Amino acid sequence: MKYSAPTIKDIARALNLSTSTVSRALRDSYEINPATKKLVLEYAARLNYQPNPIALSLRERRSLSLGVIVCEVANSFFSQVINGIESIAYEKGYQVIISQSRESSEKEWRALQYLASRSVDGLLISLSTETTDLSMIRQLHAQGLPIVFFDRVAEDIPTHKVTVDGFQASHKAVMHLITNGFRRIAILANAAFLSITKERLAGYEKALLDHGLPMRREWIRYCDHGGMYYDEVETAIRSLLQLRPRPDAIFAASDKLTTNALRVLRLLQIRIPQQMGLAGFSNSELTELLDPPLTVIKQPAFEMGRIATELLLQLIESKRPIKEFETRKLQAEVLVRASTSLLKKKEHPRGLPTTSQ
Amino acid sequence: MKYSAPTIKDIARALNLSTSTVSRALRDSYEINPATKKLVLEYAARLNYQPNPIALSLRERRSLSLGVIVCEVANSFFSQVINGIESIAYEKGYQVIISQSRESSEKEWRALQYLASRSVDGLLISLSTETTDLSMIRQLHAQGLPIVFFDRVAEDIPTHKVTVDGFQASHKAVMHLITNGFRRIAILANAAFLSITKERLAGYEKALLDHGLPMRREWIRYCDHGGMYYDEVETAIRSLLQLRPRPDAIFAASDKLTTNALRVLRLLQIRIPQQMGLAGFSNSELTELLDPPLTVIKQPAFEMGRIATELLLQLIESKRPIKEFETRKLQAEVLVRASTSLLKKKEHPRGLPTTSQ
DNA sequence: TTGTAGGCGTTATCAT
DNA sequence: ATGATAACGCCTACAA
Repeated sequence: MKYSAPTIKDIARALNLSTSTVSRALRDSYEINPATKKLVLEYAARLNYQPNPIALSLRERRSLSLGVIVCEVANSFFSQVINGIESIAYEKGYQVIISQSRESSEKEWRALQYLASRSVDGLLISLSTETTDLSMIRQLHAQGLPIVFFDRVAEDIPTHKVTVDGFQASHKAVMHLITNGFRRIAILANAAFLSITKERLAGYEKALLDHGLPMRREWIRYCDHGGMYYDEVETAIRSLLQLRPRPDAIFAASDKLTTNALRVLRLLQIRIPQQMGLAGFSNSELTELLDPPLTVIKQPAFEMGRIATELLLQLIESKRPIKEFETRKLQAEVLVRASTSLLKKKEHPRGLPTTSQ
Repeated sequence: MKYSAPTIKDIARALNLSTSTVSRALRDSYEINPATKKLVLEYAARLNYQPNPIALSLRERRSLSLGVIVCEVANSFFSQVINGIESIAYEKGYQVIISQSRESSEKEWRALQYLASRSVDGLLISLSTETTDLSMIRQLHAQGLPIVFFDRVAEDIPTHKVTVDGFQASHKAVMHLITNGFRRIAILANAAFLSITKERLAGYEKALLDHGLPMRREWIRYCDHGGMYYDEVETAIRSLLQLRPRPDAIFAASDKLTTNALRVLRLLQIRIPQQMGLAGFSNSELTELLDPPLTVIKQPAFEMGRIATELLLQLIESKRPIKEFETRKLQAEVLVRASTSLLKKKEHPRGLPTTSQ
């Protein structure tokens, strides 16, 4: 059955006024008779009248809402970014509309389709791993829809971008692995063409190079869904375990890869870190409570959301077209824990493991 | 700067046609000359014309979108529910708009405000712990906005509800604790007035009763934010530890309470399960990888999302007002792991712990 | 086969 | 101080 909220027209009819008078009264216009105003306001309150945001959007050509597209909200990194986004949006009176692509370019496409055409005033997006065809985004951007990329950016679309310095972060983490005695370090990477994959891979390679360690092609495994499916991680790790010499550590280059790598290693009863060191990107709150506590790269996700949103609002609210775009690179931190500590201890202590850095 | 998508008017002007002809051509009406139709379609394609969903909504008085309000997306239970919701919505061509209340009735209110007034066709909501004033929801419901409650329901609003049988689940979990040798079982509960809190508490009490165990008021601790803030959990647990006799197990009655309880116990260096057993609700994928692996009640979250959405669409698409409402109660499963096993073992095995039922 | 007009809810502009 | 009208983008009943 149809739901129908009260409108200005209803009020006007009931009070025997014109819609314009009602409208002005509701907006507290100075040119309305105080008595009329009072009448209207009271009646509106009784009806719990709310202006219809759809009609407003149609008229004002804006919706005071921002679209966000991420692959999954069930991912600590993204949910923290979203909290950052909402914190700014909330301050500025914008509603945030979240859509998931679930790493499918088809779903991403549908979400874009829906959010575009002015149903949102701007867009924050981290690309799905599957996305190779940027034509739709490119077109929306060309039509003037303000877009800010974060995390997984489209390098050649000229707009603001917010990323984490994946090169530095990976470099630091892999250096840590090496100085802790690991020598044959494999990397589990996201889809190959993603900007973040390239960066993180480069940081990994640089660290090996810095220490004069060999770099082997077969130590690099790509997971095209970024570890969203357990199976792709298991396959990758099983194949790494076949290698001779066998890698002695795994560096996982994104959130789900890291936790799923732990799951696989536990399932295969591989002792961490004795038989295999493990470190990787993760923003999960639980990594220090895992067995073993995981050495992770933690990205400033909340901050990233805030900055991206500030840049987006700047784009939206600017009077003139903006031609100069920034690419902000944030620094991640490495939290060192037991999963990369080769010191011989039968058991890691039962209390909360110290996290350095 | 302003973004402006092409409209029917643009096409009409360019092709020297009326807007109605263009409109009909686009909708492939039989009464349009094939030649004209072709012309219009081609031009529209070139412009990447998309009908303005706002204008459509205004006209059709529906938006093909569903609103979802949860306290937090960064909560495995809710993110799984959302995936269930989206799976159905996607099939039926509805967009899902997610908003977070972050356990604040003020934010919940704003989200409701925004989503209502016909910007969504229906609403799926799990109440924030803070919400005591239901007047706004009640009014929207009275005005005819289709609403389905899930998880945290408003008992006295007559509409469909989907919940988990918290009584059974708690009862089963606490029975498990008792048969495993725990005797002084404390409970960490969500805000006291929530329906789910009452149910879960009742299941806990029944289990104690069944075994003739004492039930003590001081073994019940409420956390008004459902464990969203670490501090409230720490305070609660510290106070439990003061008690004499001290509880020998903690049963945590919701997601964040469970993982934060683990965090607190680890910080305080309390050995689990030797010094304190721990079990609780959690839908996190990581609980079996924690140290120790956690005994949890896992709710059928995805299923819950699917069912709630089916019921909502039924409400939305029904021609006549619906007077009969269902309350679906789903069963949760208990996954038994090391955190409640008092068998003396120096160390739980390093492989993946077996999980039964 | 195509065009005109009216309406969805709102507000700005121009009367009165 | 209040009202009539037009416009935002779309669709459709009715007219031509």
